[in-house]
Amino acid sequence: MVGTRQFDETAVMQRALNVFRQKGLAATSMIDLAQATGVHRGSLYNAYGGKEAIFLSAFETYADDYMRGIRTALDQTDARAALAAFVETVLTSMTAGSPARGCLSTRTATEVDETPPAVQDRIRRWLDELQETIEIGLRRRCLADQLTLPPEEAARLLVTFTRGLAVMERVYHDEAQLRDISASLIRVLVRQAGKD
Amino acid sequence: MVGTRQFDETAVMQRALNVFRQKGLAATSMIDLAQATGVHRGSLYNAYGGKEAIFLSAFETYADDYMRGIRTALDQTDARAALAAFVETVLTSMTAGSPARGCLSTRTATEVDETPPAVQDRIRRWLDELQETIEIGLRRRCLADQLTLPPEEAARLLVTFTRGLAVMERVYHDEAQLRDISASLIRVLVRQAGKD
DNA sequence: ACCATCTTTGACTATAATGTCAAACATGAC
DNA sequence: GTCATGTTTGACATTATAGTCAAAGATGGT
Repeated sequence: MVGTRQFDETAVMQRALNVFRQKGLAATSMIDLAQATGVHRGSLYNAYGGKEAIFLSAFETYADDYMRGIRTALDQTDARAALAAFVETVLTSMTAGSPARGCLSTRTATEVDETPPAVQDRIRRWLDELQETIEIGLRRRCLADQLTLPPEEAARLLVTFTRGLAVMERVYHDEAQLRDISASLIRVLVRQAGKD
Repeated sequence: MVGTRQFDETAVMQRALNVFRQKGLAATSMIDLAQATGVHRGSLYNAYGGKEAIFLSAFETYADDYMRGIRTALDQTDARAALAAFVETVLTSMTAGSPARGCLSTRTATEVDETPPAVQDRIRRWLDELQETIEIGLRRRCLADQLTLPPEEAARLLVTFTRGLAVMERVYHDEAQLRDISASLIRVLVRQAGKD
């Protein structure tokens, strides 16, 4: 290459991701991104084309990290522990940073009307993948036997529930509360020892 | 009164509410509201002061209707039926209209960063009230005995879960799917006849 | 019929963001 | 060292929205 890009693309994506997490896709302007990354607006247009492309690119990083965390958390033989670790991963992801970053996918999902179709699709595929990942984790015999719902239903319920957690986080900013609510769900999802 | 307002305030609020439900608070401009209501932008500024005040005013209508629906739904003696009616009310509220209007409070909640403090407070109080309403409904002995969780925990879980439903609605626009997920939750929340 | 009072209207200023572009600038390949 | 190539930069035209205001318009009370 002769005309070489002057900035670190990975660092730019990381910073862009932070902006998107805090402000959401719709409320983020190219000016915001330029300020946060230190890269001139014109350069960002030149390199990526626009906000949507930057978002989609940054989202890949986010999605990969998230899914890896989920897989690791669920990789246990005790259902209660696996679900607790799962919830912990989700909570950590959304309460990290100050102010807390919130959940990017949930934030973007509710903005769906101002969101370009490509982004809508990406979010949908991400949620599909999340459910699939959870379902695979729960389907292992050692876990499935301990659950009060079939793995597929449990996975779908957990996806929906964690989206709700993300909303509650935005409103109350109370991590302990989120943990309590999650504990309630886990309680009814795991078969009581000594019962049944 | 001498200088009389020329427009029907109730109708204006209703239309404004529809706009807010479809676009969200942040993405709605005074121009949008003027177009939707047929009232000149200047008149809206004169009458209400601005977008925030219009939102808060319109939200009261929304909140009242919503809470009334919830109370009615929960007023039954069979837990499964009460929860099913509750979920049905929530789902109907968010899937009505075409395109589906979504859930105003959830939408607004996730926009929290661009939202003025007064609106944040209102949303928080609304969620508090929602939980309280559900809890009161569930605490009646005839229902509480059938539940696998104490009324308070069940109420909190239902609030969070229904926020999650609102997110899922935005992404998939699949009412049947939402019903299925809800059925799963209800199953684990209601004590099985013949068990325990 | 008149007037005081509030409302309506259209125009105006200011701000913010978009997307584009030509000129200046680096730099790896030769 | 030169140069072709892609990058950076600042400027530009455009569009959208906010918020204000003075003049014109209604209307109920007297």
